[in-house]
Amino acid sequence: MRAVLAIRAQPVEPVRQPSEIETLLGVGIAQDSAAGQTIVVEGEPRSHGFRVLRGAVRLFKGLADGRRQVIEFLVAGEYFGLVGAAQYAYSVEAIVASKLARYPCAKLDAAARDNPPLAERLLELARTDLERAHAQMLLLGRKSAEEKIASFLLALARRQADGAEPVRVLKLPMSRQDMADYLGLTIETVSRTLTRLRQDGLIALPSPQQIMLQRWSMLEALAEGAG
Amino acid sequence: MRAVLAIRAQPVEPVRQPSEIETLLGVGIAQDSAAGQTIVVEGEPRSHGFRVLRGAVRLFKGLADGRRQVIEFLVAGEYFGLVGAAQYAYSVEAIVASKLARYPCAKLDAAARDNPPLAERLLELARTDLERAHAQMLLLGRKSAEEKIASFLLALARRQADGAEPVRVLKLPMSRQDMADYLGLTIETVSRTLTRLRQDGLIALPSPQQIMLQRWSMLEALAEGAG
DNA sequence: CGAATCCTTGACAAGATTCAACTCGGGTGG
DNA sequence: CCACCCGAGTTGAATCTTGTCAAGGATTCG
Repeated sequence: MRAVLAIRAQPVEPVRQPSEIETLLGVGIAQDSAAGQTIVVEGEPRSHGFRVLRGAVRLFKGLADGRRQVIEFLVAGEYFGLVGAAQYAYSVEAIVASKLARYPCAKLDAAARDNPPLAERLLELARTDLERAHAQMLLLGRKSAEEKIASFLLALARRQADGAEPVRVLKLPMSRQDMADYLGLTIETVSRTLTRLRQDGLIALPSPQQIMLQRWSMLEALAEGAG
Repeated sequence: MRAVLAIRAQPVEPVRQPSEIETLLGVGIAQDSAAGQTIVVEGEPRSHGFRVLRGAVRLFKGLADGRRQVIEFLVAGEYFGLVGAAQYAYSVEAIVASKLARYPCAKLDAAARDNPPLAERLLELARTDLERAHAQMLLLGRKSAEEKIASFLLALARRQADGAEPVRVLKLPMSRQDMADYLGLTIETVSRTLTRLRQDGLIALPSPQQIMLQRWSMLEALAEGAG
């Protein structure tokens, strides 16, 4: 099992509205990253926290021989590295051309100390990250390939919905390799499983980066292990 | 793959020294739990945060058909449920007879608001939980059975060391089933893998609940994927 | 003792990986 | 302009790790 770098040129998404944290932190330092570009490296001193303004990034951890586990995908409006140890616990790369805002740690730490609402908001962010991580642990440790893919597609749809009605047609910013590294599978298994789901009529694949969810409830049953 | 309940009677460990959080929170409400007893249930309203005073507990999430993923094992001195959503995101059971301290959520939330040092400490706890979860995601998604077991044993040894020299003889409070559910394996694979590591001289198994780590550096190499 | 539970071991099956070939689409350069 | 190339994705066949099913050994506890 070898994991490789994936680079992709893709249309970018609109910048989202400012969040509570952004108003608390200020705008930060803008930074543009090309597709595939490294933003932070696991193990290096943690100098900044980040917000994704446009595009998408992947957080991942690596093993000595190149295997990698994608920890999370982040899209416009989401944060990473705001809280953490002295070193980054994961690497971050842009999936597509992206725009980021950067906040120096010193400033962050000071702001969190002086500004209880910010500290509270940071704790809330950490909490949702933690809950996502726990759900992903269940996926990685106990779900079959089919269940993993179904769970992933539903989670993506719900997240893109962002409160509103979940979308039916997903746009995937990430490559098959990224998906595989996120789900603890190989690229071939991802591909085969998508094909099987298509044959069974649960999804349609207008193009490799587009997925239509056609049988929502069956996907849900699969994802929760009732398949 | 079916996961079952594991109950175990075992000697308990000494109560640890009070932590910073305990002084900030007060002593809480004491609660005793017998081995195997349920302490909180995934999905139920989150009424309390907890500290383990004595014994050991397992946090886990379940799938509809009974498969389970152990999220974390906690021993004396550690906390769970201090921060979280309105419902518990996981179930908690005592592994051995245990003593807990309980803090009502309302009290917790109020204290965190009024008491910045406590809020800071909670954030720090969430951060270490998050980093452990990320490391476990790498393990679950990308490591072989042998690598998983090696990683687990080393992590346990380092944690029991608690700053000091890592211990050479581990005492396992949890069953093989718990280990399997933590590592995303079956009980048979755990057993077989331990046997193989013993045959290779990396560990010794004086009894099923005791493991001697005999070749630390080889275990480390295995755990990091350089095997 | 005997029953129950946990752990270990064996034989076999299955799901996922590996290795390899092939398709598709986009970009490049002759 | 079009042939070519390259990377991403898909598909196939063989292999392998891990899971499943089954049986036997060990330990504990009544």
